[in-house]
Amino acid sequence: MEKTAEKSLAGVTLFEDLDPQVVKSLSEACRWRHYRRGERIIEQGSESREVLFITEGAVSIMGPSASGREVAFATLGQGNHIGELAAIDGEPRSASAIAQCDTTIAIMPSDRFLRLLQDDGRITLKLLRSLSYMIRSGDVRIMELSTLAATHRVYAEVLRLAVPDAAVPGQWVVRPLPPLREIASHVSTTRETVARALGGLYPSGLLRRKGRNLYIMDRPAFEKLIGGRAGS
Amino acid sequence: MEKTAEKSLAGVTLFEDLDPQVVKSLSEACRWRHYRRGERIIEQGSESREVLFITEGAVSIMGPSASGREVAFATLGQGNHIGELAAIDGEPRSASAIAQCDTTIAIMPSDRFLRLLQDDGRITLKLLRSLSYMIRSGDVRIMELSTLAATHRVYAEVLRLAVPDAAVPGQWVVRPLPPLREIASHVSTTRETVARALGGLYPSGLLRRKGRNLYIMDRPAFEKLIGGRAGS
DNA sequence: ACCGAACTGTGATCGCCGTCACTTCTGCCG
DNA sequence: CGGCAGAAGTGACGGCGATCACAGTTCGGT
Repeated sequence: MEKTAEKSLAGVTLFEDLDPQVVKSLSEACRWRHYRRGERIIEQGSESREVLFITEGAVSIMGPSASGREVAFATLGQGNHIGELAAIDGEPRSASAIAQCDTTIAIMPSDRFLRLLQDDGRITLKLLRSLSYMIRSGDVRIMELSTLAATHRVYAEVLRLAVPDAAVPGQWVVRPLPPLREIASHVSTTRETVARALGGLYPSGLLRRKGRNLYIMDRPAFEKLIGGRAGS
Repeated sequence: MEKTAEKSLAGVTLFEDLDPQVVKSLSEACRWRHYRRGERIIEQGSESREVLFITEGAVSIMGPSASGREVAFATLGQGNHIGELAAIDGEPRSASAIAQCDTTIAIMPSDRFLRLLQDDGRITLKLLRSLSYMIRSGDVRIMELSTLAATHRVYAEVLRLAVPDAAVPGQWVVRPLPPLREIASHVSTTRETVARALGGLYPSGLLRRKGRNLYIMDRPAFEKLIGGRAGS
């Protein structure tokens, strides 16, 4: 009810090389909803089949949080889509989705989505690529869980979050560093272990913490810590 | 050189509702090869982009075995396809493939495969479903690695391998039980732990071993051991 | 029926890290 | 300014399971 403006799928990656007119009609075929931070968008196991598009905000994809331990599969931002799997194969939702901050979502009925796939091969190809990426990421994660110690998985995650520091070349930053419990849920360990893993590296000077920023002083040396893995 | 017969993609799931004539022409577009048990079919990281079809035998998909620990992602049998990811996204191969027994493979150039996707939406849909299944399986595995102890992961794997016993209703069998090292590589633990996990249940009578067969005497009770997970 | 190779069961050891329990610390809102 | 909630560091402890080592066993081949 607030702003009727900005109900557009223009920023969605899947649709980026579509005719603006078509995008507009797609936008109108969607139900639009706003979620507040922490709200549950999709419940694992539920029977809905819609495909969702994030036009603003961020969403965490979490495994069934039943019984304690939280497991995060991914964090998706603006332009991403959620819920393709259920639309494609008709199975219940494989995971839950939770708004990480205030978030605007477009909800498309699954039959509309499937028709779209039939009509436009470019979208289908993009979707195939997107699924491929998900599989590859999953495989990497399984490898890490199988072969890397918890501490090293934390290092790997930090490396993934880091971007080159604009100010000092050769230096990398994680800015802002997410809450440790969130990092923990991405590499399947505990908040305490993350704290100890990072804390253990401050003395050596490889890692430095300034407020909410984490600096990687020497990336190659840091990579070497993990254990041979180059950069797949 | 042995039998020129039987170079047909007829048994491949992806093509099952295609016109036999089309299947025949596809079969001829493939390079055919035979692999012996243990031979490496695809090397992780390599730059080939072909799509492979298993017409006979079985193949293990393994993570980069570098440095000791073997990680198995899946075991695929007759009618399955391998190598779609590289064909779709053009990235290097994400995993290695190893023949589990003597195996016949059809090798299709990636451009032929992609053309096929463009021309026939039914194949594309099947492929999408197949990728969905891979993602869901991967998610389950990540959940298990994150929340289940090694012993319980072994139980879960046994449950996955079991089929209802034709003779005794209510009883389930794993027949034949794969080598323990193979089970271990599917749930990311060691041969010894698998042996101890199973061995620990013989006294209780829940599990019984006869030669190469493993009997689950009481499935519901066995499921309860794992920890609440019903049957997703 | 043999022999070697691969597979299996078990014991002993030990380090990682999950769990519990506190103590700081950093905002944030009254 | 003061108190409260969520986040972050750290110590102590204990158990699971990886690792090493070896004995027993099954299987395939000739």
